[in-house]
Amino acid sequence: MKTSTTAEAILNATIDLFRELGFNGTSMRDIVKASKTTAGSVYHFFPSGKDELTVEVIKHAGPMYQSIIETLLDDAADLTEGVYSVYEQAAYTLADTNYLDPCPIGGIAREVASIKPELRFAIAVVFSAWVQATQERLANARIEPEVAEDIAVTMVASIEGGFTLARTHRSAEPLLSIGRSMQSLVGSQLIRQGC
Amino acid sequence: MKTSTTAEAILNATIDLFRELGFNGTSMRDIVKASKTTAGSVYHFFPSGKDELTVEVIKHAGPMYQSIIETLLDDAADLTEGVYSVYEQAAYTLADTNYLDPCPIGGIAREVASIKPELRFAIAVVFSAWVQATQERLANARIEPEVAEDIAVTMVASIEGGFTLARTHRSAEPLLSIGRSMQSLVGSQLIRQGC
DNA sequence: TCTCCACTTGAACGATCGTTCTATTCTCCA
DNA sequence: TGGAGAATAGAACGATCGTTCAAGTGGAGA
Repeated sequence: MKTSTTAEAILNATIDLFRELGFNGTSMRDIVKASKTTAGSVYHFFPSGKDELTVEVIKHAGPMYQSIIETLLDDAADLTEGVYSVYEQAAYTLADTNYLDPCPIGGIAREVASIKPELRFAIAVVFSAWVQATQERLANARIEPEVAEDIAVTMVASIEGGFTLARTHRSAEPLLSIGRSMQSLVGSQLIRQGC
Repeated sequence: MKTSTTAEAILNATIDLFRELGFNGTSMRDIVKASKTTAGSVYHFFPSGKDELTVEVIKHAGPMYQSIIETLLDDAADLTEGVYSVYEQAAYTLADTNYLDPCPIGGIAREVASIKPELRFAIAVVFSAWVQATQERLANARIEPEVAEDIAVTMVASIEGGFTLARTHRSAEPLLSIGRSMQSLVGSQLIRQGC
């Protein structure tokens, strides 16, 4: 499967713009300009227009962030350190990009959840996959499955909400605060299990 | 201080529309129509236009949600039940409104943080007040101040992120999951303090 | 060499955006 | 009762929105 360089440029430019300006705040002309293509090319590769392009953005960015989370959790010395490192990594990335949102998906979710079902469905798939990947790793560390799922949902939500706070304050501190809390929460469940 | 009924109608209509469609997804014509006024009246009460109106929305909605959180935390039998009740209340409100976002502020924050500093500042004030109100109540229950602040930040972030998940899945479950996790986290800190 | 089609180009379409404007009506105190 | 300012009304402005379209370009197979 050969993927066009032009289509990739459009996709990547759109991701960057959505992170900064959101779905409704990004125009097709912005995308054309940032990807250094033309309107015709964008509609050649994404014939149904902005919504189709956005679905592809979600399908492209979702697994990308998931693999980052998985790697951080799997490579850490222990699970609680892995949990903290997720927030730490998010905080560093945010600060490095002048508080550009590292993840465009949560923003799209809030903007279009009410009126664009096909985008909402695509995002639901991504969120579910993130939760499941996290839940599996918590359960593998012998946290009860139901508790692990609650914590996994809490992690995904607090990452998304943490971006909102960190961007608003232009500070990495909120994400690090959340990282400490979540590390403590996971730690307390591991101890409970150990008794 | 007498507040015009028209200005209040505009404000309330704008809050409702922002909750459903976000900042960029809501047009001034939508606001005119929903508030049953005219463009002239909107610009009479908010001469600087949409941005000024949005600042007033933030200043109006922020304390409203804060007082709900404060009441729920203060009226509960104990702190951990109060923490859970915050998420429970959010979940019920969300479900009752057909998964209309209970809070428009987080959405605005993500949409405009990069390009509208005065809106970002107004939201930062609101978020800080929420965190402080929550942190005080955790600290009053003898949780260490630094830990209390981490947890307070985590609560605000997970509420905002929880709305995103719940709206996307059209389900109250994510908020209840997060409520259980946060109740457990606060409980574990109270026990630690008790030893 | 010719043909064909994926791909590119950018002007143009109608709709809608935030905002402004002039005109009119209401309200309330001198 | 009359006058002034607050409030309402809605048409209109230029800009920009997502999208469409006709015209071209370029390279690979016959």
